[in-house]
Amino acid sequence: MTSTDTTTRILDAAEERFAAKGFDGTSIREITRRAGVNVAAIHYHFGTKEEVLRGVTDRIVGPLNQRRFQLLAEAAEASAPEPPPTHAVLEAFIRPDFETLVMLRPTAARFLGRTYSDKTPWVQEMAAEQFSGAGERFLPAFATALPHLDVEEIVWRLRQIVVLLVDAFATWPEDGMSQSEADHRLDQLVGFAIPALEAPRGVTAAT
Amino acid sequence: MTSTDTTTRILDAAEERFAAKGFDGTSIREITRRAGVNVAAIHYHFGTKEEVLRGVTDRIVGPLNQRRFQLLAEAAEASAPEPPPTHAVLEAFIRPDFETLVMLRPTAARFLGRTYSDKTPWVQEMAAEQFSGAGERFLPAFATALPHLDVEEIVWRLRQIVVLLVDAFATWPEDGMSQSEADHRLDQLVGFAIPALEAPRGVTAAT
DNA sequence: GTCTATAGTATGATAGAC
DNA sequence: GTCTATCATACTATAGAC
Repeated sequence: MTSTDTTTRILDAAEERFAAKGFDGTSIREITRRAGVNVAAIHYHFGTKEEVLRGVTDRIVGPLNQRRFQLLAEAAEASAPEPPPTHAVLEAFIRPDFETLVMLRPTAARFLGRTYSDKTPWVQEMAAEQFSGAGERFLPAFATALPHLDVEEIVWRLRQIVVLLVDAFATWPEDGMSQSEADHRLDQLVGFAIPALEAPRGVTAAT
Repeated sequence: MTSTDTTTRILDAAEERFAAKGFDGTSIREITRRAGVNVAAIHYHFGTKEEVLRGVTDRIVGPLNQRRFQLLAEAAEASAPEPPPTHAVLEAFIRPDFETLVMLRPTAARFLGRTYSDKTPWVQEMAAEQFSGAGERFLPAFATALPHLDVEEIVWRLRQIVVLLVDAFATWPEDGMSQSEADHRLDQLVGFAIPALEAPRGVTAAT
């Protein structure tokens, strides 16, 4: 159990430091200092600084995506035999972040926001890998709800929404938010995103 | 003229490095190496690495905002005596980035995207300062075009659009884009943003 | 204005005792 | 599994000759 505790303490400290100063802005020594462990411990348990980032991310994203799939299934059930409408699919996609991260673990939200908006190629690839699972399950649902758009356009529009979601988390207040404030933010985001998602195809033909 | 050339070479090199690897990811020596100048030169001309970032940013943003104001005035003239509609105001805001940066200087676009999406507090403050001038001029125009929304909501929605604009630049292809591709992207963004901007006020009351 | 040289410090990573 | 000690390297910044 001692080893597991050290791993967890490193992950907790890294999550907080990466959330506050980003990957490049955080040194391994800052993490070990905060975790109360030795510099060598982090290399023993993770090998490199990059693996620490992966560790923190995996710990957060796994449960999140599971919850997304659950809500999507519930939405499909609720609207059966009709397919779920856009707003139901979008809420299934977005809500887990708000309920899981924002209410319970604002630091995890800030970490995700900062990490997913990191422009370093290997970080973006990691983020893309983790989103791809959710994307593959949600894309057909959106395609059904938005029959006037081709897949390429839907993918682009969903990406815009993910960008906004990520930005919201990256700028989330350090000390979290009240339930009513968070609800307002979710409504505000959904209210903004739905008409944008459902907008008719633009004038320009695809290239 | 020699001194000015050095300054310009430093700014050019810094713009490219910051665009490619961000502020934290770029070292002063990388910049000087690329500029073909000495390490000490950068301190002589700028003092600190932060001042170099400010220098690069100022050089880009100043002309951009001027062009924005010009287009806003033209839009007001074109629709007189009616105030300009949402899409005209939005285009005046967004178009300068596309025509000036994206077509002529893709590196500057990537730099702006990466810098404005940087989460370091003093960088965000710098970006906010530079946007505030444009914000103050455009906000009344948007408020007139969107009478069903209060100012707080308009500010929030405009911020979302800026976030998308910044992301588009941060992920802009290194070697630029053809005119028709860029036009498509602009139309796509405007087509997405207009219905989102014009959407009715959400259900939740403001907190 | 531009250079060399270097101060002073921090970094990621590892070797080896316990 | 955890420690100390340290390697090898990078960094920002400055002092001082030219």
